[in-house]
Amino acid sequence: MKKRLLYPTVMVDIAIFSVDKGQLQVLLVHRANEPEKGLWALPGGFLKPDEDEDLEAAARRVLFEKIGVKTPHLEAVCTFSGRERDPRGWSISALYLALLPHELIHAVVKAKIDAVEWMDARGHGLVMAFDHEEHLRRAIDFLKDKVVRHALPLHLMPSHFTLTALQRTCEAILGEPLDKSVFRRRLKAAHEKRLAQDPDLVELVGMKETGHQRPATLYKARDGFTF
Amino acid sequence: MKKRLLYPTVMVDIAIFSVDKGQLQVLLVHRANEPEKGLWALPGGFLKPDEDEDLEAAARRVLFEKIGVKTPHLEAVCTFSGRERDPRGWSISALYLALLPHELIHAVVKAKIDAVEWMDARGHGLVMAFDHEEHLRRAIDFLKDKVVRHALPLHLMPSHFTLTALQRTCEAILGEPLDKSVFRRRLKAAHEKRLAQDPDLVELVGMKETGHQRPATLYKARDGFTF
DNA sequence: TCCCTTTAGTTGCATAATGAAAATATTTTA
DNA sequence: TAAAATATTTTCATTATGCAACTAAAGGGA
Repeated sequence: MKKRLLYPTVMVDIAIFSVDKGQLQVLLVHRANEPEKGLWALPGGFLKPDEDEDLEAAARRVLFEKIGVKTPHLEAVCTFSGRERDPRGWSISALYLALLPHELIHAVVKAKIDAVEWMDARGHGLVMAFDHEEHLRRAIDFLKDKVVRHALPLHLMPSHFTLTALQRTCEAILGEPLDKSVFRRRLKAAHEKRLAQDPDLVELVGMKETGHQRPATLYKARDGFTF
Repeated sequence: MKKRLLYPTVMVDIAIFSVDKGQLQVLLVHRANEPEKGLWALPGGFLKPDEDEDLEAAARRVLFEKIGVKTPHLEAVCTFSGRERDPRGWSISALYLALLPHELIHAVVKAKIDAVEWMDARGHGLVMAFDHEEHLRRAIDFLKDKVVRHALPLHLMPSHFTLTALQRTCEAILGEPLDKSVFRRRLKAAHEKRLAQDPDLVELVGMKETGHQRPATLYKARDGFTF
């Protein structure tokens, strides 16, 4: 007779992205233990109800334990569930999206047991553990969707950035080139709309870049300017 | 000393919508038992891992047990979690969106214990149990979002419907009037785009309505035409 | 110094989408 | 037969889009 299940296993998995050299990168963990030993997976861990206030807190804890990063930005994507998705039995996985600013790409701690590696978020061509290929696909879609809706991926940018750099980051996320003039027109329009509503909490024009050719204007996001 | 928690309680809650008399309606349950006795809540229930294949199956089961409806359309919205959201302790609630076609509005079974009622999804002015006010808000946003992205709420329509009726349903979801000509132009454009891709799986023009004034053309969704 | 190259940022223009209102079309009812 | 009601299309001024060309501001080499 089948064992009667009372509780599912609950875990969080995190798709943490960065953009480097015009490519969208995701951090993957090489699994050193069973199950799915030897495959690459999104960093994840089990919920600890006595430690974690909620699932987002669990994601934050796991991220810190695994790669030593206190993420500035974390967002729920969706959850996966079922009897078959993990060989250990009925489980729920809450998937979170994390964004790492460009400055911190090299700050991720190599875990003791598992190898951790930045990979091209699209064509890395790896077979992934569990249902993590679908996790990754959903996380990328989620991120693309935000950019399509004109949400700026500020959490991926350094604190001061040029409009061209911002455009390159959007392009890396969308996987396709954008038109310069359209990009800037839309930014200006959105900026003016915000200014009309709240004349304070908007991006701030900054100084000039020190550069090789014509220097670009540097921008920074105002405190409280959300993604 | 605090009891050490190993597992959270896992439940599903369902925001099931219909549109009647130009208003977006949601089905609420009047709680007859503690906790939150006497308050109105979204229909919900506990996950049964030995019965349910996954969370969506749990939602389907709960929906059938509580109101006797086998929903044609069910979709995950998001999940809520934490130590405090349910007075019984650490819990996870997976929120599902369900859509009931207009014909079945009156087919919902009145549960034995709990009173079940269609309420105006917006201004019903009720204090709801647990964090269900936020659940409802998120479910409405999710639904609005689909319509804004030009997904047709076909699952709320009867099998044959006029374009005006479809527009009224969209308006009920969005909570604002739409322009007649824009609505139809966009439908036509989307239809032609689909026709170009797959000349079969598209809506089908039907016969004429038998009506009071000028009869409107009746449309029906082709099999396999998804929301 | 004077071009040339490179990247930043703007402008012009043909085409398409939008929103509001007016014009037509097809019924039933008075 | 005219009026009322609803369906469906058209018109048109305004705005957004995509693309390409243009101007601007540096550095570097002759």
